[in-house]
Amino acid sequence: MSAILVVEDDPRIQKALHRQFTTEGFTVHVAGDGAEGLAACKSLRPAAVVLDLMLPGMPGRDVCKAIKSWSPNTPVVVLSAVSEVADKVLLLELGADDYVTKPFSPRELTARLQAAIRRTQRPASGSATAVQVSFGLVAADFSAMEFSRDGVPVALTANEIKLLRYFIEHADKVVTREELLNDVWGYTSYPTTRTVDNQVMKLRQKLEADPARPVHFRTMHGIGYKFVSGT
Amino acid sequence: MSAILVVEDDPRIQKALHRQFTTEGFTVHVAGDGAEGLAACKSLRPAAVVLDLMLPGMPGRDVCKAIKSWSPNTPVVVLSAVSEVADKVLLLELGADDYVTKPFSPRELTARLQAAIRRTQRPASGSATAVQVSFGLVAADFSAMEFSRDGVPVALTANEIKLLRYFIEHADKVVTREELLNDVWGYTSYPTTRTVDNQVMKLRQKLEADPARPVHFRTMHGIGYKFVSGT
DNA sequence: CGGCGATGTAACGAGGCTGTCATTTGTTCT
DNA sequence: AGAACAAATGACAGCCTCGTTACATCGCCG
Repeated sequence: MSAILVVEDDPRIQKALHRQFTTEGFTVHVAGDGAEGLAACKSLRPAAVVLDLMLPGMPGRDVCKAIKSWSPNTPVVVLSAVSEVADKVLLLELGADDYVTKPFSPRELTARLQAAIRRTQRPASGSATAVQVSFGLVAADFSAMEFSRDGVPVALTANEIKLLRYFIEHADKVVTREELLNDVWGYTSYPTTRTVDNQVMKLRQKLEADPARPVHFRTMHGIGYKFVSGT
Repeated sequence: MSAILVVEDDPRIQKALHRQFTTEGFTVHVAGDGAEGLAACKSLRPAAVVLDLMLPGMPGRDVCKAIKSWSPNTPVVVLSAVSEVADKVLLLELGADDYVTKPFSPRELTARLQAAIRRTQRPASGSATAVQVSFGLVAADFSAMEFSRDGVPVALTANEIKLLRYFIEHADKVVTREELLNDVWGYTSYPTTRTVDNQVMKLRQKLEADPARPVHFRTMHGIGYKFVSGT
């Protein structure tokens, strides 16, 4: 099972996180400060790192940079107080994969951690989303964020792109609206299932040859949706 | 159906949560204080607990700890005012699975609750059904929700799929109509046993080579049905 | 062999689910 | 601050599904 490295100085949080992740099935290692964390990261090769920004000695941001420079593929989730992340850009500069502000729910931290692990493990396991995909008359380039149907350029919004990517990553498998809400919309916003229908409709109208008779974005009545790339 | 225990002293919130969860299909029990909540938790064995941190008498945090020490697998979602969880440590020490700050949206609470239930129940109940199954001329793929008989694709409805899955999970064993109604249809709806006959007939017509002479979905006269995968 | 209960089958209607549009809300850019 | 776009919500119609009912058939038992 995956190993998690927790870099945190507060013993109470250490204990709490240890219990939390252990019950989730992870192997947990704890480091009390930045130097110890770096050493543990190099020796343990954890599947992910949970890093508190407030650490004695070395600043958490330097720890994060060091980890990322040494093994860029190890996902790092940062714990921080609200005031510390007034600027989200800072975190991106650090190279952190995600961050959670206090107070946070255990579920949210675990979810973001697992999402981060999933993201970084995907390219390794080979099921990586190709940068360029084509199905039917549609050509998609997730690098340039350019999409076209039958050669005609189509503009997609951010949500539509995320939804399309999720569909492509789960091609030929049925996904429920709840799964879409959790994985595409995220666990912090809770729209209605109607919203999902609307976004799917938008994708159909923009990408399907005949939006009224969808070929790629199929409805599974009473279950959810399924994306099929077709021939 | 799942039962939810609400530990909350404010009658207005009691009423609101009761209505909210009832419409979501849960059975709701309400406790007014911590002691009552603990007792109800032990006797009712709810699928999840919604716990207010501000309670008369016993502090909510102690109630949470008690619940978690008594049955660690019961998910607990904490309701709290913002100021009460200024320190993230408290929440983690409590062992709560998630938290929602007041004022909260009913949808968000429900979503987090269901997520918590799903997460704790998944490993327990075990998705023992293989993703792909074949028997006789039939091939079933429960991931893509695609089914075929003799190579010809067959469209199954949501209920038919659930029924088929239940049959496969209980292969070579006799199941009564009452068992099917309880496990496939659930405790919230009370159809006639003839409904079961109809759905079984649908499965036979769609999957059996000769629906009039069923091989896989056999009738056990006066008892129920039995699914045999055949050779 | 005949009666009776249980089961197979088909048709109908209510209810739920989904597609779609219109409106409101939120966000970003100027 | 205002405009423009995206996203979310609500409303409504159409369709599909499921549950019920009625009738035909089958199987058990005397």
